[in-house]
Amino acid sequence: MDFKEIYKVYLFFSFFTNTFLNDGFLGGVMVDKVKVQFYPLDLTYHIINDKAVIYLFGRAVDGRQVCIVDEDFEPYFWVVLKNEEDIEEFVRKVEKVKVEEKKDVASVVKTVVERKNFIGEEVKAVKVFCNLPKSVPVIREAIKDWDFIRTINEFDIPFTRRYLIDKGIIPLTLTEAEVSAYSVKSRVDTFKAYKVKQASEDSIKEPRILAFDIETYGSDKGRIDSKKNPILMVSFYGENFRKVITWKKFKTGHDYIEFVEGEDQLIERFKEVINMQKPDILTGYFSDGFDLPYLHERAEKYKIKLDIGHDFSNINFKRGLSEAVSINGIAHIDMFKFIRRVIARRLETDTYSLDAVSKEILGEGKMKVDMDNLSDVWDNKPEEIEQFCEYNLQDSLLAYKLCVKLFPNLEELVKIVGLTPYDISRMGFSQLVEWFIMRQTPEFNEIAMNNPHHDDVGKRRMQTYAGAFVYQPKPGLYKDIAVFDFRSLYPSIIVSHNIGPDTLNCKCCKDKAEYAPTDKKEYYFCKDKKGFLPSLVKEIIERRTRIKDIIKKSKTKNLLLEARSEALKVLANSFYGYLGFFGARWYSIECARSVTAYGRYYIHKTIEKAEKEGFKVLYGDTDSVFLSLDGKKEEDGIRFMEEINEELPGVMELEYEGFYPAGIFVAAKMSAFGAKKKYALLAKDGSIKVTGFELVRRNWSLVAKETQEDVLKIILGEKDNDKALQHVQKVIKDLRDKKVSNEKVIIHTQLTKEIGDYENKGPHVAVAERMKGKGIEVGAGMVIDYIITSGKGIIRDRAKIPDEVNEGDYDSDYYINNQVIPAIDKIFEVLGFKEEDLVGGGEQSKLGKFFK
DNA sequence: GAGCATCGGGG
DNA sequence: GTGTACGATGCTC
Repeated sequence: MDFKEIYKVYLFFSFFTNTFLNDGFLGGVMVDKVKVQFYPLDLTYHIINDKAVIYLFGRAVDGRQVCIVDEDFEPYFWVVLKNEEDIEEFVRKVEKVKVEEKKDVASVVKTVVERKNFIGEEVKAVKVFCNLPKSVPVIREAIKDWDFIRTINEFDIPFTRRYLIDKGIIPLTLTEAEVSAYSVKSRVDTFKAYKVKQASEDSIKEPRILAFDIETYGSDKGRIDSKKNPILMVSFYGENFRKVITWKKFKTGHDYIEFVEGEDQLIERFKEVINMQKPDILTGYFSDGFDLPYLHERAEKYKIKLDIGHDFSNINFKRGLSEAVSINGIAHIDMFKFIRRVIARRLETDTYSLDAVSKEILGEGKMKVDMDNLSDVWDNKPEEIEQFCEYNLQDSLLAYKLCVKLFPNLEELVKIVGLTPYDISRMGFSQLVEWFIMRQTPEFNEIAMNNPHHDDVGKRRMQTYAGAFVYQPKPGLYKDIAVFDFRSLYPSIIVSHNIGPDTLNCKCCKDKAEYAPTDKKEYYFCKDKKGFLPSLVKEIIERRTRIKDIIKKSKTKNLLLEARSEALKVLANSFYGYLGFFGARWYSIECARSVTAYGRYYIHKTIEKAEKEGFKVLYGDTDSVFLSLDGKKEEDGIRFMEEINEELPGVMELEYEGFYPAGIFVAAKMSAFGAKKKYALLAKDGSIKVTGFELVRRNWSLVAKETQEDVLKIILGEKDNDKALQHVQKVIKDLRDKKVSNEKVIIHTQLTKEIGDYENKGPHVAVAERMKGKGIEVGAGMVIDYIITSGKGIIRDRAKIPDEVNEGDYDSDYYINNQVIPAIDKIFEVLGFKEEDLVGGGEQSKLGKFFK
């Protein structure tokens, strides 16, 4: 054991003197409870003396990192009985429940009876407290089949989240605790708390952000293997701090490069740097999925503990389809996850590589270095390593800048939803909505609804419903397009029509029911009592309106307010999808159906009116209408919009999105939730706005990818359809004539498991088998490159290793039909071109149908 | 057409 | 840890 274990006992007087609000002095006598104010960042709990104790970590107002230990919180769940007369008997019985498993005992500690709201009904509910958090599901399981129970709820709320909600503590927001001395093994100053509560709306000023990134050996082999390949360097970037640590020495003028003896020393230094820098936020790009798992694997090899938690705990791995890594006390934010889940909609880029994302958000990309050379340089040319250190540092710098720039957005979501930055940064919209609702349950005295059982999820998935209305555009190019949008269409419908599970088909309004315009007219919503969810949506909309007013009035740009407005908008817009999401607690397909029915109703009304007034309707989708001015002026369009708005109820509003001199519309594929948007517009400033074209994935060949890009550029930028057509014809002809180099027809596909484990063999598996036969080592994680060669038989038998394929010996038809044409067919379809036009007249053969 | 597999990000 | 992904698309059978 060569690391220092620090046991700290604090002397209060010295610590508090100039730090805290202090009402502890009474008549010159010091009482030993004092107040500490801090911004919570993260929390965990430990079992101490058979009791769950909360550890709340944060940055105190004086800049120190602190840990507040709160013993005053117990796990519980809710029970609602069929008959309220049975409560006494139930309470007597449940308080005796004990479940013994091995050494552990799960027991009921006490019960409390309270009046609560449950799906629009007032009920007497029993709050059942358990000895430990993990006892909650055990006790629930033991009693769930008891006869007098109608429902058991809130038995699966993680203990730390329950704590934040019930205590009304919002991370990153000024919190005050009454504390006294506490002695515990900790990296930060720790206190025992008596009272913990939110002190004000104040937010943490400037959290200490530290970004890191690693580079590993073996990047040229197309395989990431943390068991074999060492970490070569690790970089850090923070405010006034930059460092690259590596273990091969070379001459360098960079003072930020530090040399250590080997990979094990690198890992030790990694830990030391974090402990010394004391970040509030540790960030990386894909650090959940790459850097931290890789570090963990390498650390295990040397039996090094990655015990960087404030409580000396190891970093925690949540394994599963998506990995996540948490560090007790430090908010670990994987910028990739946050950007892809929350920011993505606002971005133009289709790929979320660090380079693409940074270029768009920061206007600065990665350093251009040929990473294929890293291993070779490392082994043979140490004098050239420096450039890779620069590259490594740049990656940390980008992650740092992304985190700083997007922190306001994360912070606002944290403050609205009320969970830790770690949790919030990993949530998708449905989760954000759900936990926002959960956070509001105490104020509305609501019992939360339950997550669906596995069987229910299956049933819910089967249920479909009519989606949005789509006015299908006629394929082609159009001039002078005015675009209108309903502002927050679905949220405004939910509020205006009081749509929620607890107002659905209520008994009180049966006689005066106003049915939602679904086909069967079977759903109506309460006219008298505001529903729980519509009340929440209304509050969100009103809050946002207030904030937008402030933004409009203020002359300076306020990033925080803009982020808050954006967060509220995103949240409101997600409620509808949440109601129809199979995994939702407050799932209600009836509500979701009603929302879309009203949506269709209003867009139909708008289209009818537009046509009546002589506009040509080009396209409409969900909440937007594209009109061709058809000789009319832009002002006429705006007047039309104002007329519509006079007729709309309540908060609903049609807005003017913009004017476009030209646009191309693409027939869209239908799905359960309506048609996908697919169009490209030319804006007044000459820029091209593309919506809905498929992502180019790595298992597309270069020839397909390049052709798609070129065609869009030519049609939209140069407005020369024939030139675009000629371009595709040339690519197809080149493929036929084998003039396209093999390099451009290579397809890359990753092996996700060992080749023996495949039941269905894709082409890459067949190739991998053949590689193995040749003595090349293959395994899970490796990316297989292959070319589909000409010949007969199924695709996988014709997939070959690129080295084995003679130049031009690829299957032209495959690349034309399965790669190039799918990449551009929809574009040409809307221009009215036919397959023959693309492939060249007369040469019809085995080509698949162009129009599908 | 059902069902299985893979994509993403990272080096 | 009182929990965990997701939505789209291509290939095989």
